[in-house]
Amino acid sequence: MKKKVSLKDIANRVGVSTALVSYVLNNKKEGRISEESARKIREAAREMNYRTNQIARSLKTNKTFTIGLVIADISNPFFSRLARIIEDEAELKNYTVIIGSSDEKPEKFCKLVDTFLDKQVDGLIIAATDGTESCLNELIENNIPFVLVDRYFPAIHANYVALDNFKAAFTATQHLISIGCNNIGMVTYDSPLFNLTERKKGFLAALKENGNRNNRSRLKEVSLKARQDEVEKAVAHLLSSAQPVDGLLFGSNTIAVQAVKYINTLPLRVPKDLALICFDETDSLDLFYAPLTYIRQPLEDMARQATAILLDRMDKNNKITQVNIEGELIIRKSA
Amino acid sequence: MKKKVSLKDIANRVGVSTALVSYVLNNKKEGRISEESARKIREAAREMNYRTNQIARSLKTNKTFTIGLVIADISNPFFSRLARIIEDEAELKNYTVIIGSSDEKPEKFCKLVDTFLDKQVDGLIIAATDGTESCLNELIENNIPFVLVDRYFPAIHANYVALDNFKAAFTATQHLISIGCNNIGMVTYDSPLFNLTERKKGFLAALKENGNRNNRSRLKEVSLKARQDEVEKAVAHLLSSAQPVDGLLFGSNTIAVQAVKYINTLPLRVPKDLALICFDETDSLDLFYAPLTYIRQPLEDMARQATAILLDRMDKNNKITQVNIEGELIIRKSA
DNA sequence: TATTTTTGTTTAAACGATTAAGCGAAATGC
DNA sequence: GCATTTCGCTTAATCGTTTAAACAAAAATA
Repeated sequence: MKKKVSLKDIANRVGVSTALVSYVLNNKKEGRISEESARKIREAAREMNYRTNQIARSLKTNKTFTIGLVIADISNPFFSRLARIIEDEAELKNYTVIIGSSDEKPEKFCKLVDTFLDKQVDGLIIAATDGTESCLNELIENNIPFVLVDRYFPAIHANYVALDNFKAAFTATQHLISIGCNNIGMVTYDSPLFNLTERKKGFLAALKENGNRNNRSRLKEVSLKARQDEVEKAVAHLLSSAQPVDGLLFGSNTIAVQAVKYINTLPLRVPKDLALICFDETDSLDLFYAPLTYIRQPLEDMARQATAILLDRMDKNNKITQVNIEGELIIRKSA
Repeated sequence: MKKKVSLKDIANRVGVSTALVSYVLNNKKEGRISEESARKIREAAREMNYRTNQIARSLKTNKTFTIGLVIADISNPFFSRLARIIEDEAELKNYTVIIGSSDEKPEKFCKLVDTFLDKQVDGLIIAATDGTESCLNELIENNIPFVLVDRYFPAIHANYVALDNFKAAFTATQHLISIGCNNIGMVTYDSPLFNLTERKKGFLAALKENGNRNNRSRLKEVSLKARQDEVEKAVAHLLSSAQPVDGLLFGSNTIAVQAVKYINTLPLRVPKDLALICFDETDSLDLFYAPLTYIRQPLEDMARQATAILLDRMDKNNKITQVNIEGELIIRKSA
């Protein structure tokens, strides 16, 4: 490896101290440095192709200009889009993002957070996982700047930016009712994560408001890492009861894709026989003959706000900011 | 911020030198340290919740255990999957991945590479962009370890792992011919990127081998950042010529999704009237009534090999490894 | 002219780790 | 019993920056 050029090398070549070189290249002490020296130093730096060693700088300044982003899985389109926007947003402020996938496993989550902290990230943006409360509390205790996105815990007093999931599910369910569905079911995750329980609550509340009884039996839960067959079973069950469902709300786009794949094989027409709505946009459902009506999460907005809150928190502010964003029901052919 | 615990703090508390603390916590000088001291140091470290400052360590050891991954766009499923596998692979070896999206812009690409180098990454995994040859050559000149994935330049002598695009396109086209297509077209990117030109060449070669003339006019190119209308126009043109196409090969999954959305609105049946094949798997096409036949790129394999080659290169090896991976034609309903 | 101020620069101490070299004391060899 | 080896630990330099403080020389002021 061609040895890297350091401040010292420039200093030696020009015949000045490293301090002066540092001042010049960082534009400090403006006006107190002779044109002559400044010129010579800049010239040498360019010629020698000097690049500052951020590691050394970070050690001294205690600032890495790096943000850690912890999500469930970067290969999930929801998170990869979020990541992309955060990346762009951070770049505007000269920050780099390091990303880690927790796979919804609390141990992996904590390990990632630790790794990121060891690397001295300036702050964290976190899509939490069930069972990570203690880890988050530790962050708070150690006064480490972070913002939760998408998922948060009501018991943890921290910055967050998340969808108003209750309202979104409520609205979606009401829409199904309004278009004439009489037996509405929901397939969602079996998880105590607050954003997911809120979706269930919103669904049930909308049904209740419309005098619907016997709600529980129409709410089917699948595991967080549900594969195709588990979702199929859930849908099949809802369709084969005494009063088969004529409307379905899916708790995530992943579930929706799996469910629609299955429904597509059945002698059912959407939305005539079965109306469908899901959470999150995803163009994988655009090619279905009845593109799905969905609840759009304003990702740009969420990512932008999360980044802004984090940067704000990092450089001074100690107040907690909690943002609930409204989803938007995008009505298409399926409901 | 609760002040962080350093080696010095532990040393002071236990009453030994920082050197000894370092040796103990890193398990160096095994057997040459008294059980007594070791125990006390480890205990103190645990109690004080010590975490090593990787920045400081990196400065001294000249190793960051960080890999820079430069791709076109993390929100593109192809890359996010690749990223995920690389992340997992790297983690096994205790490396962290920092990711940047170049948006196919050479300036952004170079800026990312520079940022990563300033952060002293140990190596780079790169999906290159047209116009970045000089940047790559600089890396070579400076002897910086890197591996190209997916895209590479035949003129640049560097490690790479990529699909054999010629062969893949050739096979796909032959398949279209074998199922009876007589007028085969291709919609792909207008880009001099080697992997993309290879796809065109493979397509044309297969046609030629089967005595097909007038090939060029059936090859439509769209810009790298083509939006819906551009793809629609290309498809429309191919369908409206004197001899309309009855078979289509798409140069990427993105193009395929856009094209199929359009084709879905036409009074055409796939594959009866028009057979379709695309590059890259993508479950967004699973819900189309005729799930697309596609060329599967073995992402796991590619990511794994790229990571392995990079790590190997990083810790000693100077030989160049170039891997051409064979795609697999996954035949489904569309062709 | 003597004193103060300004200017341009250097000195040197950090940041938090790693690690070669050194150094007494205890153990061993002959 | 003296020389040597081993043991357990410390000293101190170093990585490449930043930055407060010091300091000559020049300029301004009195």
